[in-house]
Amino acid sequence: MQRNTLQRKRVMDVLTSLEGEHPSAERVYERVHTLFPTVSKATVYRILKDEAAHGTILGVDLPRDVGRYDSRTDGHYHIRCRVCGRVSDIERGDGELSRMFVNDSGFEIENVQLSFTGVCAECAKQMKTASAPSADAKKI
Amino acid sequence: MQRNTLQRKRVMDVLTSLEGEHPSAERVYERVHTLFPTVSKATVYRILKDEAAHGTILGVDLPRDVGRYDSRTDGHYHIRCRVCGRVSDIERGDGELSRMFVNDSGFEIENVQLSFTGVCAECAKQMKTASAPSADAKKI
DNA sequence: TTTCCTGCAAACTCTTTGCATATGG
DNA sequence: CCATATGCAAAGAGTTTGCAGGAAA
Repeated sequence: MQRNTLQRKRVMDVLTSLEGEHPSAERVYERVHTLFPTVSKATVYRILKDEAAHGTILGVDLPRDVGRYDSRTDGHYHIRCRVCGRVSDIERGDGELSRMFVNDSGFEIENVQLSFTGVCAECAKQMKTASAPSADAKKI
Repeated sequence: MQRNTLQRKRVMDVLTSLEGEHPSAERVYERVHTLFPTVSKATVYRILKDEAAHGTILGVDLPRDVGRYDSRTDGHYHIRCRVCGRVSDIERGDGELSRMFVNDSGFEIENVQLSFTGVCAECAKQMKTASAPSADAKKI
């Protein structure tokens, strides 16, 4: 069983405080390290990976993007704006997709990742008014 | 306009010959390089990326996996076995998913990635008969 | 006490890039 | 010609790992 260390608590607390932001491990590390400078990057990576493996948090893997984590573990999907990089939630019932697609494939489904990429309403608007695109598609 | 080089033709030919395998850039490079040892890795990566950007081939991004490419460009999705690593096709009508999920999100959808991870029938069977799992989840 | 965790830095994987040279249109 | 593509090697991002010391149970 995993141990109840101070580092683990801090990482989990920061992840919870960032609910809805879908932070990368790097981003979680930044915040943890700002609050508690002794906590190392490797530890943050290890804890996040470990918790995701245990299902206590959700690992969010979007195409061509860094790994992200989400304190929400209920069934939902994600959408990312190519321009601003923000990741939003899409609500949907658990198991619905696997039932739709693969109920006769013989696979034992363990994980479903559905992600959309596009341009969000705000960025689309901004790209129309300003001539130059915001080009601010940073990893948050 | 992109130039009609020998390297480009070779890379595209190899990708076509590997249809259904969903090879990584590395895998394509291996084959190209075996057939034509002068072709460099950077060129293979560049050509594949370029063709995918032009939509002439499909870039396949599965969670926590290397980038893959597919000579099929019609609407379909993918499923990967966690054990053997093989990627299979799932057929589905174009645009169906975006219509289902995000028709009121305000997003302009540019890309949909849906992927399932699990254990394929063969591997599940093998894991039941043999006591030790095959542990052969190599990148093909 | 003993097993697991942490910090550090180095290693690793996959992919991209800078630059000099070569080549297609 | 000359803009674009190539080969090479080196850099880069993101993540993982080996190891020695430290802390939970």
